[in-house]
Amino acid sequence: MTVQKSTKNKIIFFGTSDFAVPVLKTLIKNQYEIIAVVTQPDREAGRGYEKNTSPIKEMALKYGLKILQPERVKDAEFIKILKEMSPELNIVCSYGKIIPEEIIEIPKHKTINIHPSLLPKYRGSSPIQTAILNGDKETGITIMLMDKEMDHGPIIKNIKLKIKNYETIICQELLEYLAEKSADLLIKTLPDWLAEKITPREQNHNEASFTKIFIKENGKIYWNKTSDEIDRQVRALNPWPGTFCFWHNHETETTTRLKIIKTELPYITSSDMIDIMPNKKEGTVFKTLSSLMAIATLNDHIIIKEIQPEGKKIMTGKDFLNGYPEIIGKILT
RNA sequence: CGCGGGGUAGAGCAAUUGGCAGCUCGUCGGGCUCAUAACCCGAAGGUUAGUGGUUCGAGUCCACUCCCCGCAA
Repeated sequence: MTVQKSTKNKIIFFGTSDFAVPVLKTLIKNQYEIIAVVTQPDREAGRGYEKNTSPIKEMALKYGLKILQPERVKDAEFIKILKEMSPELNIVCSYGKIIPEEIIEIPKHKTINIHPSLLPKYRGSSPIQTAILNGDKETGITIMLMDKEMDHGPIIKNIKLKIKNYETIICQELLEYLAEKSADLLIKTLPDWLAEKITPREQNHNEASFTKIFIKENGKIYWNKTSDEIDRQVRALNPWPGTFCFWHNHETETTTRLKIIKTELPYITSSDMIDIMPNKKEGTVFKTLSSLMAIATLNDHIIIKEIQPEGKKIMTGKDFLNGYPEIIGKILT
């Protein structure tokens, strides 16, 4: 076995989120020399405003890699540091910030980016969620040469992937799958790229589409949508930004926020035993014959597999109904 | 010191002014049934997160500690 380890492959890795972890890990295992890891600064976040470190930073710490956390990527001092390290290649993977052209051009082999979609489709920050939200049966991974526009550069290598179980897959599963495949594709592509055997080809910009940044409000469930739409919303938007609705209890005059963690379509659950009572108003909570929690939707109903009332832990819909039987027959908003 | 909810049987929840710790589900045993996630009968299962305090008496009131979670960011 010949191991390609040399100082010629000095790489700076830009990454922040979970998606980038398998990619960085594979680079390390394949003996690439990571001379620095650039990740977003620790943020005061969460309960009590404790400092949070990114998954990539944790990994860099574990492997003793040099860590850079610039507040501003365009900062002249930061760019100077990068130049002094004289990298041969920058790899960007869910870093979360726009990288200025000046940095892109530093390494001899430029800066490449891994994007979990078949570019030019689904440019932007949420290609994975969007694929699930749209019920796509296939997606892909693109490795591209970065330019100054978002996910716009020429394609180095891409791969089309079927989404198995596209009717039930959740965001986390698709993310993990694409992350593993991204790592594979990168490792296969990197030697050729570094040997300059690949000529990037321009994207067809006419076919470009863009994904939006999801905000909390996108997680609000409207029960006057179809079961299928709601199910896709729940599968796509958990854990972030999460999907939720409200239960207004008229007796106690309280409103409880309910996070809907996991749903299932009736036909998946094998609905022949299900209590199908027609004309239930959208949002009505009821119990199926097999004691599952269900909520009426525009066209039918949806099974609530997991739910989390505010201040409580995640529980099954069945447990929820055991503890809060008074909610049966009420309408959620 | 950002705001807030919570810890009671294996799970989810109750418990009035402090007064025998209950409900639904699950588990185990039995019955009914062609059959069942349905129904009937019965049983097991608790140091009420911990420490100290008030009291004739504390799940409940007071103080402190530990743990879990929602919002916001």
